[in-house]
Amino acid sequence: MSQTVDRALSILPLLAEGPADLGQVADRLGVHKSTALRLLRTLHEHGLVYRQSDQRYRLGARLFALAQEAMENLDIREIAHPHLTRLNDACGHTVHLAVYEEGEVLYIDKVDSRYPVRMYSRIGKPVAITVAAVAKLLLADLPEAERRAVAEKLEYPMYTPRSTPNAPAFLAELEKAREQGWATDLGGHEESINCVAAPVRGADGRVVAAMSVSAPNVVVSADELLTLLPLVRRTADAISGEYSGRNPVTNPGRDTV
Amino acid sequence: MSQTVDRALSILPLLAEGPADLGQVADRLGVHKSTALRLLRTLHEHGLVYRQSDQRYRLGARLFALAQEAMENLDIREIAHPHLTRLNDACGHTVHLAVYEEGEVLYIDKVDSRYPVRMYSRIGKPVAITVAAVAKLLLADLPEAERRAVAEKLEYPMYTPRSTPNAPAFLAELEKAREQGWATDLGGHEESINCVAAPVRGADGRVVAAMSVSAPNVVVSADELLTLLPLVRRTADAISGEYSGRNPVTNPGRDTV
DNA sequence: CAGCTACGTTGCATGCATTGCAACACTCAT
DNA sequence: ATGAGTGTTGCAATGCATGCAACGTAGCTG
Repeated sequence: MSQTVDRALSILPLLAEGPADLGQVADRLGVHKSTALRLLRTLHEHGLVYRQSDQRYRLGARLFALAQEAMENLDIREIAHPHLTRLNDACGHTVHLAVYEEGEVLYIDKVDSRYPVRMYSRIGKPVAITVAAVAKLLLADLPEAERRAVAEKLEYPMYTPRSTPNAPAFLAELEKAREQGWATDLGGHEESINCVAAPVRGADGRVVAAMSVSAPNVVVSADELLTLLPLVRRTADAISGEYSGRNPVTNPGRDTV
Repeated sequence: MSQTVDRALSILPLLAEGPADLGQVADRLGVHKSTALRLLRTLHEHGLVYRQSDQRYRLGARLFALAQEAMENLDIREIAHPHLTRLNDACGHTVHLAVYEEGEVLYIDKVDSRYPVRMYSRIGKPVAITVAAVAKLLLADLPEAERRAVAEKLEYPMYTPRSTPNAPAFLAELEKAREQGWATDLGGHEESINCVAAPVRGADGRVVAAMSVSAPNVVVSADELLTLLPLVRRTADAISGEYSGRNPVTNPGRDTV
């Protein structure tokens, strides 16, 4: 691995904590100021860091543009999107699509509820991994060893009394999700919000993404939400089919986007 | 500037276009495969690139997390947010907050409309810079030279017949925005959507952000939307006051390193 | 105002870290 | 099997990143 690049990249998470001046960056990197300066300059040229008016550095706009572009190029996202909107049309609730990647789960698409309710989730935002229904499905599919390793390393914040409290409980949740092929989050993240989720699988049967429908208690009860499960699973299966190329776009020229 | 870092960072926009394998990356960088490999490995260790199952590389999840974190640490965003939600409570329409940074304008906050309407905008997504009301305000405040330079370099896509067609027209728009201290977008981006925007200023009077209210014709006419202008300006001024204020709300637990 | 400190910046010599090469390991078609 | 296409590793040479020291500047403080 490259030392120079390694140092340069270490600056990014450092700046993510908040703006910092040259001295602070140099100190935390353990290098001479002049070295830090040149690294920062290079990052700046690529738009990854920005120098604000008080001369301190913070992360730059290009970072957002990159993340945005990358997300829109995910093929699973492209394939899934029309299915998600169709599901939203059918039930009216918020629909999410999420993927797992090296210890993190993040939303890569979202279709907003037609009801006037706000949900605190955002595309690109890391998911509350210990409680979210989609996270359970994604982690449940990992090989035993990795699954346990991840579960051990996680923290288990008690967002609500119904949040998953610790690693054993979480692993049990995963086991259940794996057996039944779907998962729920009943008020584990936000007291009044329930979710039901289903996995999207690739050609080899491995879970490549997960999707969920979320709705607050005030609109539908948890039981009512569960009646949507068959529909959610059908949608997920349709995406799986298309993604794994088995059902190459069955609707002739109807839903090209 | 550092050659190694420069090369490594050049990989990111390259991968933003889509996944690529080692050979492609090496070619486009103009370096030996082994060199590209080591750069990619370093990027991988930092989570910026991800190696998908077919061994090709694409941008990694950490990028999203970084962008997200950076956005949430913008102090202007933190200060503005409660004002934005209050404005949304008052009028019910979609509220945006945007900043300018080295040639790009991007949304850094959004409060969704209470009406069942979907708008195609997303936090972190670059703004349609030639037509958006917030973009006009942000660019209008640049020094003459830079303003013209930027205007010349832009492309002017005709999203609708009312889109800004070219640089001179755009510069005229900016001039107008600067004089009147507010701006509009009347169907310039999407046929049926109108926006009205006002600037947020720092202590030195320079524009640091801009906010807007957007609503589709089907809900309120352009004229009706304009009646909200005083409210929008008052909100923007309130944010300006707090942002440039001598006693900004004390940040708990923030110590200088 | 002088003098101080703290910070960002630049030129330069040293030597380490990066580079390209060539050989190896592997997968997949033919 | 055999070959062409990948990704990967050890190694030697030197290009390049590094730390140093000196300079420039801004902001305090006496």
